[in-house]
Amino acid sequence: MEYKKTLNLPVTAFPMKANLANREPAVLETWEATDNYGRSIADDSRPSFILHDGPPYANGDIHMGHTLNKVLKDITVRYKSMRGFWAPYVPGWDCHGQPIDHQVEKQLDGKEIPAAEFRALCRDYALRFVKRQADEFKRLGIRGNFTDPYLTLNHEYEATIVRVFADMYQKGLIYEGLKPVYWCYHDKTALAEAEIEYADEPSPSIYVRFPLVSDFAPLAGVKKPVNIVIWTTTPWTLPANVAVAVHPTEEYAAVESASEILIVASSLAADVAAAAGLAGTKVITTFAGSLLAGQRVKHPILDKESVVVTADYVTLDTGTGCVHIAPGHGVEDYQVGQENSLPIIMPVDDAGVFTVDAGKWAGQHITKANPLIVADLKERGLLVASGEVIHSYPHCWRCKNPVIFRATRQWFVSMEAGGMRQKALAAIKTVTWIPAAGEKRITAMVEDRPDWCISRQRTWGVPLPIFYCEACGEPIVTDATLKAVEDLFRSEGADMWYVKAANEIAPGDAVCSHCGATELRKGMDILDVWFESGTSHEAVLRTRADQRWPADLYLEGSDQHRGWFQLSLLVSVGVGDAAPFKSVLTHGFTVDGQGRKMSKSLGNVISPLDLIAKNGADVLRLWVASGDYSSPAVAISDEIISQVGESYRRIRNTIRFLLGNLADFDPSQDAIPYADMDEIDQWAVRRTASLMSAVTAAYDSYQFHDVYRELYNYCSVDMSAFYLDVMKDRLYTYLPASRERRSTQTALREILMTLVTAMAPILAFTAEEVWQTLPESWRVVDSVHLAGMWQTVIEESLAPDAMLDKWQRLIGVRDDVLKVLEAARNEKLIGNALEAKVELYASGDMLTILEDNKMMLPMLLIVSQIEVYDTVPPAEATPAANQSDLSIRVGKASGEKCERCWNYNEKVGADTDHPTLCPRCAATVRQWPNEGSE
RNA sequence: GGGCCCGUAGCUCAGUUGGCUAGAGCGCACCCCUGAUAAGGGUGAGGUCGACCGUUCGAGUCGGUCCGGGCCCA
Repeated sequence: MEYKKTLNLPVTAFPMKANLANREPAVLETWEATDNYGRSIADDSRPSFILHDGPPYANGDIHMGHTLNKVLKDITVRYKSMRGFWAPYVPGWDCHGQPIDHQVEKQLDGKEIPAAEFRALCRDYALRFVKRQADEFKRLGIRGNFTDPYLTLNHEYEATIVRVFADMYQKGLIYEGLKPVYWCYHDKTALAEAEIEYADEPSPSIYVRFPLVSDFAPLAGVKKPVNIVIWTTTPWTLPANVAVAVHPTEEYAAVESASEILIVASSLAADVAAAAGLAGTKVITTFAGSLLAGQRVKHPILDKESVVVTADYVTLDTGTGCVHIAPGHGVEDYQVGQENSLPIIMPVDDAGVFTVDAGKWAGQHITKANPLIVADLKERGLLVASGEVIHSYPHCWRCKNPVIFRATRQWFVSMEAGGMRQKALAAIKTVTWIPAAGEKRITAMVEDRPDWCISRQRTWGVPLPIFYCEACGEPIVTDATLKAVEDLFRSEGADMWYVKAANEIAPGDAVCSHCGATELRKGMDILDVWFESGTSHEAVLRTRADQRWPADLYLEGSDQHRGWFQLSLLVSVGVGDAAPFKSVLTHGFTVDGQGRKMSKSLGNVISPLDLIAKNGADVLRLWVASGDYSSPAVAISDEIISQVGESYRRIRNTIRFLLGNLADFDPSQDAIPYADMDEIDQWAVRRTASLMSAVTAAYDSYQFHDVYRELYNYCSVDMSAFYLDVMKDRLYTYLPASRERRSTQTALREILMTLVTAMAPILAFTAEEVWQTLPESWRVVDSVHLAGMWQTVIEESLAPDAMLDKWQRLIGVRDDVLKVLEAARNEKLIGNALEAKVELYASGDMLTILEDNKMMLPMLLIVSQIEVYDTVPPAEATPAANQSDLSIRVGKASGEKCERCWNYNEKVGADTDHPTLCPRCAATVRQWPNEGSE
């Protein structure tokens, strides 16, 4: 027992149990106190790497999606910084918009207050959540400029939005037009998607004749009148009709009855005939819908004609396959209208009352008009059939009345003016999309997208900088008015729009170019929040001293192909013809263990805050790194987290072992030059260098799960199960300052320093904790997370490849010997491998390698004795499972067990001073620094 | 319903230009150790590569259809 004192057992203050939930906050405090972020970007002469943060919405606590996104960003930025880049990270928040507007409105519970006061409440709400989310992000280990993040409600930001609007307006990219929106005629307001509630509602269901007035070739010579039949549940939209749409490739039929020819989709002909109570009809001919395109039909209400067009969205599950198109009253109708250059007729006013454009129905409320229109159609012989259906219909969330689609004046960014679409498509090609499929996706979206509607009828946002003539209603937008608004936004913020009068804001000489009047009023629309965030490259990258334009990287969820990536691109192309990013990386969405999306109703929501409290942020960060974020669905579950927790512990314990065995090592005194190290230690260093190359390549290509796998397999397979296990005897039993032990310690230190750097971008907290545990003299600076900390070694400069090959074979032999040892263990021949003697029967190449490395073999196999024979193996020997020319036999080691090193040796007891020790240990003990003189 | 993408052992991932009995680690089972100890070591059992149909001498790897899932539209 006394001999235990003459061993170099591991000593370290680095605890095995991480207790991250408690330890991490302390690390955070240190970072704050020492301005870790500030120091990481102190040297801006370094080459820059700009990751531009996509602003999350300032609402609610952070969820798994934020976690995945922000940790990926943080890993990237930390790596780039260590690698030697000037890599600032300025987090941002999207502060305006409908969700906050909605929340505040709800809290007011119907109470009306002035807009300026309302906006103050929204502002407080947004800032409260910015603070909250910032704290949560910081707790995740996200490093960045949290003292001065970018907020879309900052005055400077708001001014930039106006500047960008002005620039695009002056280039003719922005125009005012009509577009259908949800409209509540009770509250006389436009509604957002989120303000709609669906409820069942009875509606009339009518089939209406549209008499064909042009010559239709397939029916040439037919004498009876020809009518295209449509089906609708909103008779009141008929006055706004401008067209009938059919599907281009589906088959349509001309159905003959006693008095007429009806045109409907073939597959629906029987249903229509049944609804109309027609018997004995017969199909005269059929044709593709596209043949009908361009035909003219008589308008059912007004004295004019409508045209037949084709549209892919037309379905044949209900109705007639012929759809009445009123671009002012439906989104699809609107799109069909755009595609076919149809006019937008809007004969309904704010209150839901028909205007003069509705002809004889003028002055009638649309709900009252419905039955009257049906009766009128019937009277004029245009009604084929009528009934009633009950279907899900949108209602106003506030007054619960049914809403309608109604075209209103809105502002748009044109996709065609200035070649916007083509420029955007060209810009897409200049960007590196990761994964590559992103390019295809965003390209398709930009090719298809309609003009961008940028106006919203809400209060919480940045107002469109537009005045209207009080006298004639004409919009007034000039260079001078735009500049005036921009300047005032910069000095006072957008709130001033709701406080000052129009003529106080606009320059004094502003006049209406249409009628010459000077009385102005302010437009009360605000900008789409996507216009705000899409402007961030101007408001942040070009404006701030700690940023550069363009960004090297945008990194967001794949939904942003339609959102932030695309709209940033449109703004950037509008303002300056180029993409604001050099590369764009997208990740998937977090889902549960079964691959389903997380939702409250499924009850499968996992909160990062809970996980941090339970496991610590580093385990979450390791989870982010361990998965393949490019998959459309990134899974998280208790099982996955517990697995990641296991790997975390493995890495942590490997480091702890390294630290423990380096306690008495002073590199300046004790390090051994590489060339003088023992071969196995050289191997370990070389293996470590190759780990670093692999890890570096993986970080460079954003393949963080490769980093994870490399790191983990290295710790587990190469270190824990092999090198460290094998070196224990040497580390523990050799004289502390022996050349052999110092050789190994030199390698261990190299391994430790490499590991802590390689893992730092991912395991930010733990790497720092390790760093703080290191002796002062080992580190140049007080934090591992500073610029330029990354080091790589040219592997080949260390040891030749031939050496690696040799070790590869020796490890192969080791694996096969272990199998045979295990068999011996199962037969109770041995317990601990040190009780074994291994006989190796080899020939050829194998024999040479074994003979050449004979002295290392006991250490390598962790057995007491090895014999190498060039003879024919005895029958009891087992052929090596994976090696040729090798058979293995395991027997009991000869001699006695040395009390100190536990190896079996025939000469135990030879030294009378130390009768229980082997000669090697006896000699060592004799020289032991403290005990030897005993 | 449309567009893009994903689907390899219980889990996380590898599988090069299609070519030997499909790999790793974890987990699991069993064993060893008790000088990394709420640690460490070893052995082993797990897969019809989502399904089906094709192309090919040969397909996890190419093509088609379907199923399941994610994102975006409708």
